Amino acid sequence: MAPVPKPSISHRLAEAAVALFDENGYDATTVDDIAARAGVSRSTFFRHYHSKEDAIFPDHDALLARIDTRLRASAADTAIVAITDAVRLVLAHYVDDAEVSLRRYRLVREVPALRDREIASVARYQRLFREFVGEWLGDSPDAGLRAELMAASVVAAHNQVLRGWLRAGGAYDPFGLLDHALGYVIATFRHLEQPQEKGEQVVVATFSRSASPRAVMEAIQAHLEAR
Amino acid sequence: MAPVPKPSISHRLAEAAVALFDENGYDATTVDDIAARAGVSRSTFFRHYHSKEDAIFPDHDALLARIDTRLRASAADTAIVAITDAVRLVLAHYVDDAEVSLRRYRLVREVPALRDREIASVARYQRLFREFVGEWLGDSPDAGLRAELMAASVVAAHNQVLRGWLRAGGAYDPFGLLDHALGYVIATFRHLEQPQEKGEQVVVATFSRSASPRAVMEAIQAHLEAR
DNA sequence: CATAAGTACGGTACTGAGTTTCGTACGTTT
DNA sequence: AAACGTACGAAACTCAGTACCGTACTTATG
Repeated sequence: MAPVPKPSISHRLAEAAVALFDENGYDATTVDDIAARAGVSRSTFFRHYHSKEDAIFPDHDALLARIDTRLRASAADTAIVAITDAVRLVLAHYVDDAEVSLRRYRLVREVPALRDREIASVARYQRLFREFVGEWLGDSPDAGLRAELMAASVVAAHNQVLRGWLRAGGAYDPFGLLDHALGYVIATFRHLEQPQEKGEQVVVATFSRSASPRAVMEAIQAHLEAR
Repeated sequence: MAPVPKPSISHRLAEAAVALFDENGYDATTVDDIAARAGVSRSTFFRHYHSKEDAIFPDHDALLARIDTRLRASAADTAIVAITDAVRLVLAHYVDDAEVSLRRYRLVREVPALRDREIASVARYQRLFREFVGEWLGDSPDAGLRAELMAASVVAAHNQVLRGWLRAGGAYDPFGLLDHALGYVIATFRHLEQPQEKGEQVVVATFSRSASPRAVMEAIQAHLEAR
């Protein structure tokens, strides 16, 4: 039988970093400590990670690339499906290795430098969504503003669901809540889409006494935007 | 007559920092350079600003405090007025000294470290709005999610207007655009407010043939949310 | 098989941000 | 006049991040 496949240096470094951050805290851990525990030199650390913070955010670039390709592959289906899929991809990335996500969450929550970095990387996701929505809306009036709003809302919805799941210790399946939250966003922005005139008609609407205003709104929206 | 009132050391440091950043770039400017131009020692720089980046973001804390007090002072008026006022406060803070804002914008745009810091501070504003909206919505269903979405949208609307104004070199008055953008946000979220049942009634709506779907929507919303 | 080329790592030295500590000058209080 | 607090300068230190060089180990190429 083959011996235990020796893990890559990157993995050893990441594990050493997380372990030391857990034991001694982020600030009290030097890059030398991480390299020493991983059994390599300080130079090697900086060849694999460009900064001390990078050791704990290893895969943001790869995820960004996956989001980008998913969004760009939205020729056939509708844009909303592409957005929903892309957001689900992000959440799945966290849920798939929950232990790592949870440990990182605890760390990020209490180290300001890591929190700021997390926020900055979230902004990069938001930028991807904004560009996609912007291209989708074309040059309709207020396209830039609407793209900005929609991207911010999509990302905020995802973060709300993710943070709740993290705070609960990853105890449940968050995809239902994500769909609910995204449904909120989509319903919110649906009536901002510029509907095209398609022959004029008189609309007369009647509703039962027990219909909630929100149900009324949704019914009306469905009618108004069915072309 | 009194001699020219000598500026405070903080001001001298900030001006020296901006000037040197403009001349030689951010990375090529050391804290020693800044302190030397301001005529003080390196120690004094770090007594006035906790980091090199701080020299260019001097007043975020003060503005945050003003936003907070404005939001908390919303007992009499409605929450939407408070939010609008608070956002206007932020925009005014940039517009009031346009030269500083423009110079900082050019710098922040091309220095990654500064961009990340800007994003992180924006997140602190968003947190204020989120907490306010959360308290406002109380424990209605999905209050947390709706607060997150609304705060993100409000901040995104402000940033969209501000960035457009900065890109244009501060050539116009952006408050009209801000009101328009905030109107978008408010209209977007109005039909998410949980309307309370106030006696049931039958609604019958008729509209002229020429009414645009959006006009129809707005009229319906006005009726649904008039209590 | 031998040599050249490419790659991955270790070691050293350096820059610069940020912290800590100590000394000192100046103004204020009692 | 003595005690005190405050603000600054100076120096030493830690550590992240970069640049450079030397060396082993592998892989193509003659």
